[in-house]
Amino acid sequence: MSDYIIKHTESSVILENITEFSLSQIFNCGQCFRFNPVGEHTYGGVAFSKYIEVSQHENAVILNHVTIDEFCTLWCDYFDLKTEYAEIIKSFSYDTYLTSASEFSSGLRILRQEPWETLCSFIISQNNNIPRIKGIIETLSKTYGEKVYEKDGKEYFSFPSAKTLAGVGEEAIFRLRTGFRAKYIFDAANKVSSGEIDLTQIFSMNTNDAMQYLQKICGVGPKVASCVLLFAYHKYDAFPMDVWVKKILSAHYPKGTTAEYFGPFAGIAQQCLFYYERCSCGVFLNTKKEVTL
DNA sequence: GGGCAGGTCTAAG
DNA sequence: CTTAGACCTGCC
Repeated sequence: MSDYIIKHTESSVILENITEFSLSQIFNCGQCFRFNPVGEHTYGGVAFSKYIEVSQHENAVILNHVTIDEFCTLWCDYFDLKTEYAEIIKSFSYDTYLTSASEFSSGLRILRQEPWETLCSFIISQNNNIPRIKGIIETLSKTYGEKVYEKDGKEYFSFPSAKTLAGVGEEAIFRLRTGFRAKYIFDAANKVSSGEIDLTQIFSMNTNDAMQYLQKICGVGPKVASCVLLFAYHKYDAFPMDVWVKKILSAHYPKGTTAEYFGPFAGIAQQCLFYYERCSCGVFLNTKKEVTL
């Protein structure tokens, strides 16, 4: 992995000989709600207020609308390209079920997403389904974000800042069909924009302290907090305990198995187990798009 | 049409 | 400390 080849033009970066990288796994494992298929083997979306398109053909990945400088300072980390996933997967060999899951999910990478957007997204995710989660995030961005790109009449928007959402008020957030989550989003926006919660500080906190800290926000419990820590801060030991993982644990592991059992990369193990389980249930095969692939 | 969705809050024991 | 219910909404 470390010896992939980087080439570039003025506005695109090409990565050759890349391994442990699958766009469909990365964007369909449920960590990210902002990228959608825009063509054959291509996903487009907005992150860090920039629109990019990413295509993959076997071991070659092309990032469009990306300069080599932006790749080095942002997208390389966004796609977690400095981490040796092959080594991590190898470290799971003590567990046969996890080995199967991680080999099946070997193209999965934990994206390094924006803390504020990730926090909001997973507040929205509670007691909700993926199509609606995506819809709400899209509406929030369209209504209160800024237009960052336009193509074929389709407009793309950044995710609104905490300050913006605090400013528009709970009622306005509720009107976007966010339901009972409106007051949670508003509380998060207030605490973050006022500095009561400093999202930057979390980078230097340990996972336990960060879990407690994030849960000061109304509507943030252990599941949402651990998703934020894993998907925005790369705290790989954060272990989101959702209904699927509970199901997996009760079906394949002894009673009382905890996150600690999975070690320092428990979060990555969780994603592999989650993806493996959901694929075997056919959850990701339900859309017409996926069936044709 | 009713149940359900990648949780969390609140009110009770 | 643990455990039910309720919760907005939209899509299967």
